[in-house]
Amino acid sequence: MEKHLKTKPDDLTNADPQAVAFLAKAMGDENRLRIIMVLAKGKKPVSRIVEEMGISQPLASHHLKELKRALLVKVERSGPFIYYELADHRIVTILANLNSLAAELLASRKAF
Amino acid sequence: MEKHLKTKPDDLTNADPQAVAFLAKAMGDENRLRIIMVLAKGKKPVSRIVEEMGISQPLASHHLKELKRALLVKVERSGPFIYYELADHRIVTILANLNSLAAELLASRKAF
DNA sequence: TGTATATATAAATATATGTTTATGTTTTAA
DNA sequence: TTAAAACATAAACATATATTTATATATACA
Repeated sequence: MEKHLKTKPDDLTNADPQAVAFLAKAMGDENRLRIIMVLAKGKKPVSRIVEEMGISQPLASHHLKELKRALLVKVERSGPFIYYELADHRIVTILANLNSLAAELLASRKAF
Repeated sequence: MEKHLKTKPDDLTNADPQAVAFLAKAMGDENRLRIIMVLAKGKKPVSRIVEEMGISQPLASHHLKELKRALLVKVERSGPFIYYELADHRIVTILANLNSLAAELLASRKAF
């Protein structure tokens, strides 16, 4: 049987650092992360994201554009509203794991 | 029984966006990611990281400092060598998952 | 003690990124 | 067809970050 390139659950050997860095960078902003947290609860129009987060509408639009560029969200128009939703539920799983890790790393030391 | 704050494997509701963003940002650079990939294979001195990656020594030092600031690596001196190693193996697991996700997101579209 | 090796730090620079303010575009409905 | 609502875009600015080049520090060893 031929060797293939499927990466094992725990192996980084054949990872694509450029692709991973691109995704990580997109998640590496507090406002974008909060948008993801809001969208983790379901598809929403920009106005509701703005409302729930308490940021300006252009700032929300800017970060939504970044998230879209990173393929992390899907966009859909319905009348005057533009709905955003997470592109994949694994985004939530991965970030939940990252949150656990952060909590434990922080527990060891005092602060970042 | 009292409610506690332990976050479920898949829930982002009580995540700390600042902490998560801080970790994600630390992983959101291609060179730092490549350092992590190198360290995933074991503890190594700076000179070996430099050698395996083909980057300058000051650049490696700079990024190692960032990784240390993010608590992602542990540092240990032995003679003239300074060894770096990953602070937690879950870093590898999380990044492997992120890599799988990136691969699938990219498979759907053409490019980032 | 002096020299070479391993690594860190500093200075300088370029580029990228986040935020605000102002304005444009699309849709709906009167 | 005009006005209002929802959203995007652009301009301007400030700040952060990556990289290179030069230099400092620390350890080992002759």
